[in-house]
Amino acid sequence: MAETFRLDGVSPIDRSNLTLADRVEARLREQIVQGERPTGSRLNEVEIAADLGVSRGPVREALQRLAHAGLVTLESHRGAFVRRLDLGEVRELFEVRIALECHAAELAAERISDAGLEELVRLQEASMSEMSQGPTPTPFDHLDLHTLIVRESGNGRLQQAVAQVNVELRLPRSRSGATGARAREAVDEHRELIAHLTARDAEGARSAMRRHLTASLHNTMQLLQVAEGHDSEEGSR
Amino acid sequence: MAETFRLDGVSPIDRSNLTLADRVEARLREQIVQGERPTGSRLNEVEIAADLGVSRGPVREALQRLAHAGLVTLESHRGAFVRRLDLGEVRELFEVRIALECHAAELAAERISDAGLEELVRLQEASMSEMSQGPTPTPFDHLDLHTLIVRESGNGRLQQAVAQVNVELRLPRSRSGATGARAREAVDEHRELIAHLTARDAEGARSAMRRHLTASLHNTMQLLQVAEGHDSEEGSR
DNA sequence: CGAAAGATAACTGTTGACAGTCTGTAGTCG
DNA sequence: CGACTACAGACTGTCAACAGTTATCTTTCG
Repeated sequence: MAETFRLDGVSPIDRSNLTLADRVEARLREQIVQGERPTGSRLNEVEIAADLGVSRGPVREALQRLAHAGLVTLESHRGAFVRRLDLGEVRELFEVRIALECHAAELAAERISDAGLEELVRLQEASMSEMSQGPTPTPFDHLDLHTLIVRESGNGRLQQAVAQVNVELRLPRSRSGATGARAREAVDEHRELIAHLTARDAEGARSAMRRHLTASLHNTMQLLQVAEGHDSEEGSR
Repeated sequence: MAETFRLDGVSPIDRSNLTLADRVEARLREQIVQGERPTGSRLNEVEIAADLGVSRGPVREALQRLAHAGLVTLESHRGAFVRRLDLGEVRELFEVRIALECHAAELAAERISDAGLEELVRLQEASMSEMSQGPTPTPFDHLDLHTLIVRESGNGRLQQAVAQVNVELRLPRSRSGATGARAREAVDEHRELIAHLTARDAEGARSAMRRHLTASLHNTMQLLQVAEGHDSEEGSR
């Protein structure tokens, strides 16, 4: 996700080193996340190639990358499909997220900078004022706090792993309206988490994150269970 | 609901479904892990294609997959290279491994089957007898115990994530002779871990795994530090 | 003699065509 | 009338050639 930053003085600004495959990947990724390409739908290579005015080569490459990103499933000699996660897979993914973010919280408690702590508090206040004064259609702030904590773990690889898991989880979550009602509880849980981080209490931060994400998991599973019920009524397939 | 039942005796095991890209990937993966392809060396598409008697298409696909597996780095318009990990990256990867396996231990304590527990004990005894009676050139048993625990977490996705991290970590570890001296301590740590799992004590299993892997991390870092010293003497690149 | 500039070679990115596989449909036989 | 078979269409897997970029070597100038 994050572009590798090169400091070799060769190229001050990387020209459009973007390959065609890069652009096709970006476009498809956008279409999938936005819901433009429905879950489970087929991704026809020739159609996509014609659509974007390129040949099938770059399209195949893009599909391959999206498959590794977890947004697409590839079936040999059959084609590519927008990935559909069932409840069990969502749970498994969420548990991986818990594993990663709990450890990130632990590391962050030991390594977070003072600037990081300030930013954390600022985010907290922002979300609280938003909460009291109006509608909160922003699961983004929620994610940003988590993103910040993971970043302050000081482990780029961990950050990358979390990002990948979240890309996969974003898919079913965006379908089901996501949070909203739980936001109020989440703010409390965030407050506790921040307190432990400020105190640089690794074990406390871990368990706070654990409680927070476990609650979030249960909430998500409930929402999805309802959504899945609707799906089967509409009779997909 | 009334799906037509297909009994066409196609084939119980359709394994010629292997595409050329699959085979190229497997071959390259083997060469890289075995050290046949030195760390940092270039992977020339045309050379590989000619070598295996295929065209560049499947080779590109294989390289792409290996890049996502972390064994290869791709540089735009420059080529593919066998990945070289520095100490910092190894540490980061290992921390991810810790995050994943600690959570796996926690889950396994809650979910492990009786058969799993028996197998665990069997592994433990096997490694103890090996230890007392001769040389122990087998870090494989060591890994197998971890593999078993992760499997008993009941989370396929977690299992997959651990496997991927270990593929990446195997690379620098195989270079440095790996464990050996630490095997004795490891056995003790394993015993403690198994005790917690048997007692179905999730928190205990987690912290035991945490201690075990942290010790392993420090050991690995020390070994690599020595190995890296040798490398720079030989002056590669 | 060393360094910048230009030409040349090697390699990756991309393309369009060909071949093999799978899916769905029409036809045939019991 | 139902099930098996043969066929046709569509699509993916693979290939060989072309185009653009990067690296290397030679040449030339200070």
